[in-house]
Amino acid sequence: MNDVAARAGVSIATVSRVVNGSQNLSPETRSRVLKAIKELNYQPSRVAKRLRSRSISGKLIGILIPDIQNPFYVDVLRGVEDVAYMNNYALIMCNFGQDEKKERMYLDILRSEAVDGLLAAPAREDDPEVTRLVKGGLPIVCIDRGLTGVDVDMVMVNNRKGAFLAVDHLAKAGYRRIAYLSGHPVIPSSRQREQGYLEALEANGLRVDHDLIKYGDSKYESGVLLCDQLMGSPKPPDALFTGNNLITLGALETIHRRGIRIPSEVAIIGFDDMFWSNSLFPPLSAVRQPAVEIGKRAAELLIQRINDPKRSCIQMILNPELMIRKSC
Amino acid sequence: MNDVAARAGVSIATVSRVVNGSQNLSPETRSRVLKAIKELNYQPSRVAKRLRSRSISGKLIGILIPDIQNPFYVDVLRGVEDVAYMNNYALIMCNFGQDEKKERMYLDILRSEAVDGLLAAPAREDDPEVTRLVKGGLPIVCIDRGLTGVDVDMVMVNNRKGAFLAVDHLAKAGYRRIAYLSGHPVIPSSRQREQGYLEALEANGLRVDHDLIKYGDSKYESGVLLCDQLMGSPKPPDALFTGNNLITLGALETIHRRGIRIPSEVAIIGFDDMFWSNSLFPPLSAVRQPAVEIGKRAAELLIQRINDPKRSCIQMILNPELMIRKSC
DNA sequence: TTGAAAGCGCTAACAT
DNA sequence: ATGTTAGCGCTTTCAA
Repeated sequence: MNDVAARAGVSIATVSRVVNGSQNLSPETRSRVLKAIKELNYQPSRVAKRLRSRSISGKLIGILIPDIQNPFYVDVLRGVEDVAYMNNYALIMCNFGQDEKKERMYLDILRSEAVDGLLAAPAREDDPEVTRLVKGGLPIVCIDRGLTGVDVDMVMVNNRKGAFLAVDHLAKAGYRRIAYLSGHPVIPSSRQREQGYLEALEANGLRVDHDLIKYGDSKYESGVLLCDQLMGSPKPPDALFTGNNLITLGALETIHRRGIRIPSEVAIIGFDDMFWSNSLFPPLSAVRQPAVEIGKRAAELLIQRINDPKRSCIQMILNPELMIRKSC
Repeated sequence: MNDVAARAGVSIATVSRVVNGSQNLSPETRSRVLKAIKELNYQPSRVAKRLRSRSISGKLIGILIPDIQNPFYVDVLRGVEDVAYMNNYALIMCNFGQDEKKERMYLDILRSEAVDGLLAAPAREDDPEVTRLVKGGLPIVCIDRGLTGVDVDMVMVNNRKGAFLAVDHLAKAGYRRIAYLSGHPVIPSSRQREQGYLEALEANGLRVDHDLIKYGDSKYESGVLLCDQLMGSPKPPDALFTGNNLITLGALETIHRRGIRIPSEVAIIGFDDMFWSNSLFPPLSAVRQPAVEIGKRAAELLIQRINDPKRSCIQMILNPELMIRKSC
């Protein structure tokens, strides 16, 4: 910056003004500075900028992801990355794998890096760490899960409705013993999806069989295991509603290993679609969350909030969409 | 920091010493400072630290990824994230989607953020931007692809060998018309895999049929398309060797849509394994790259280099592994 | 319209 | 063993 100033024959303050597009500048000075910047290939330091003033945006945001292994979150990430990039924000990625200790460490790092804001899918709805940050005034928008007790921007899909749609479809198609392979029950969306499942059963006059509801930890292996228990039981289900991407995939492994036919022997519909659902056999029916859009919206909301911290909170509930293919 | 110093009745320099674990400190002072730190919930600013001295590590690295949509890279990312976290590094994620303009912008941002080092899978082997950074002394390790003309740390899999293994297996199993669905030919690994494919053909006395080699852009759609061309041709192949994850998935979509049976009507083996290969039907045979390990090794190498910039470069070639399941 | 100068939070000589 | 101080590269009053 000093070099640029020297070369253009101005002070560093003027260089700063040019870089930040201040109005009160003679066009002549501006172009001289611009020229010097080009010649010296000068690139302002975001670090110094960030240090200097918390008031102005340092163009850095963090994203706290529960499990990067889950294709849903990589889609969200794609959406976020897209608008972050469009707005010249850099992105610090924190994958905490449902580990609260790791989450806490990442939160410390983020604070220490003085991020302008944070996109988060908190471990639990009453997550004390994230809540504290919200209260502390850090711009945050929650993805896929809310936060009780504080007002916060939020974007998620209508989980209850999505589950209802799926299970209702199953019921209408004639399936009677519909199982729910749930993700970890502390995760709000797991419970909301169970809610929708129950409502759809009820709406179709189906009795709830608690042996058909299985709880896991939202991971691939739990899908493998839960499905195995279900299909190995004396009275196996005739249809499966799987609680997320990973569970679906795990269940599919078990189904193929056992040589069970889809949908004639067991139907399956998953929560979360994947761009390669057609590569599965048979092509998988699923409740599609607009994951990329969720990411984009969340990032937009966050950037808005960074620029206007006073704006009142908004909750964005996106609609899920039923993608019926061949598995049910 | 001032507050901590005041509370502990010492200077900020002493606080700094405590934080950074300097030796010359009376245990008593140290514990007093530690106490104050705890009480005030003080967290040092990485930003200030990074600004202050480029010499000491600011604990921040960047990763430049060609396509986060590709499961291979998310595995690499997992590996990287894992060791970054273990070493208390934050990670800036840059997904450039094979777009050189975007790559350049991200590189600028990374420079501007004063990252300590960079993990990169450059767009091309002769990538001028990355090359310039290497020459400029920024610690860099290349993933999955090298860089011509400069000495640089590198970790990748033996692509030629992996392809050879796969195609050799196909040939030995009796397949005669083996097609190669290539990724983008500017990507070095695409060419190396083609090399291995050709060698395996030759080793098994199979003639090369150039109609069986198709070039795409490494994306899902190209898999769909290329496979469609192949299977719709008058003399379709009896086996497919697909150049990456995404192409495999795309090809699978076409195969299922056309109602073609695997492996009786066409066999398929993919480059890149996925953790859910067993969820496909039939379970997919594949050349497994140890993607998570690639990420870990690369991150380790990078951190080493950050701590010792003089260390001579090392190229790490990991071995691929044939995972034979049911698709060939 | 421009410049001078005071920091942002930290580290690293250099003193003591 | 500890304190003082000069910056790192920038923004932002306050003056001119």
